[in-house]
Amino acid sequence: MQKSLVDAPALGLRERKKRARREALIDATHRLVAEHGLDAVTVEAICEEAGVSARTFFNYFESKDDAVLGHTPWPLDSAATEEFATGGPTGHLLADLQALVSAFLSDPPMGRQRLARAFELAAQEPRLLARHLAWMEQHKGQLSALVERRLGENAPYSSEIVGATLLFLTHATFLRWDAAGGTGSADEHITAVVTDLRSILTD
Amino acid sequence: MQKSLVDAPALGLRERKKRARREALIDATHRLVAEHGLDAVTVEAICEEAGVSARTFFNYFESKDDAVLGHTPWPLDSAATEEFATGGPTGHLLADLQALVSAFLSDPPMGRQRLARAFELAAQEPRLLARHLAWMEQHKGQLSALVERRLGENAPYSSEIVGATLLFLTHATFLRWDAAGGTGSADEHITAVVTDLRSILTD
DNA sequence: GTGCAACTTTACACACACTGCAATTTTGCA
DNA sequence: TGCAAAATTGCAGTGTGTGTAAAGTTGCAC
Repeated sequence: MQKSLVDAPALGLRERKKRARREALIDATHRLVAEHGLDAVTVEAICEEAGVSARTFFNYFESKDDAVLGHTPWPLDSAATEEFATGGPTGHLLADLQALVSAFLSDPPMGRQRLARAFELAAQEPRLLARHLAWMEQHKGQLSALVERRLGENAPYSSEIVGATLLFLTHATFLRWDAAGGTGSADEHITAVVTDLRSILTD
Repeated sequence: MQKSLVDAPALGLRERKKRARREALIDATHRLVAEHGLDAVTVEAICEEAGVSARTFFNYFESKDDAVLGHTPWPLDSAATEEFATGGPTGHLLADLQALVSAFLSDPPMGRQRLARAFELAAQEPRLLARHLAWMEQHKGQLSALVERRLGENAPYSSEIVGATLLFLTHATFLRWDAAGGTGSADEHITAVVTDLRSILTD
């Protein structure tokens, strides 16, 4: 087998097995939580469903909640990220913030299918939404650094608040997308959110 | 003893003892966490410090983290809240949102001193910030309902997003206040946040 | 394919958070 | 003083999450 046929990453067996197991654990968690509710499902039950030892579960996820959300350490290294940091794609801050959020939401780290199920469950379990928010908050530092790179030293506003805004836009867009039953494009929703927000603030 | 002398709440002994114990628990938690870090402090240790049984601790707080943050079920029934819902104080949505946030931040449910210490600790322990965020998220529904009451049926934007914005403003103001070392008025900080945000969005 | 080094899974033991329950003590009030 | 409501407490139990060391897999060189 060739190392890299066309553009496939050509991951080794080890890496592929790891991903498969990770997804199997997420799927098992989704099945059980959808049926019985978050609190009624134990990690032990999930592991039985997935045919894995309980200790292994915690090699993949820090907590039960993380398994539902499929939270993975987020590298934040996509092409869109780089483009934003260097002033693209349009050079207009707001438009580029929108593009960044849209790019992230369109290319989730675990597939749309699983992401949709995760959000469906999160909508019913406040704790999960909170955990998701916390996860995003963890990355605020990275986002702020990104914004700082773009704006440079003489920024008109603090990179902190731009980073926080980025996070807020992502979250609000998520919520709107979910409220719409998971239909529509990310672009469409984020545009609507920005419009609303702007009109509230300039009212 | 008269029921209500002048304007004092005239709480019974029972209620006063309860508050004192609650504050004693918060203070004990702050002391220990400041010294040893959140994870190194057990509930048992906190209770020993406060001279209370471990079971009692959980009669006061849902979790260890809540004791640090002093989270109390938030009634959301202040005069400012009522005024906002009925269209006041200025009739201008944005200005009134600011007034509401400011009123909340100026009259914290546990005293500025303790609030400041709680935030100092939260800044060093990401988990606490996350929990705080989660707590705010829990109240988003109440806020949305409040906004709905004010805007009525023919609202120009969804009460959901106004509620989320309210939460975001509160959080961002908190952060800015903390970044300033806890100095300055709530009004001052929220105004700055709104100005930044507006300029980002209309850029 | 043999063998070795690196990585993964697993079992076991353990600390700790948190809950339900029933007994006990404290408080408010007549 | 006595009684009812409320608060505190001990205790037993469930479940999450971690450290550790042994056992099993995989990648790779020879």
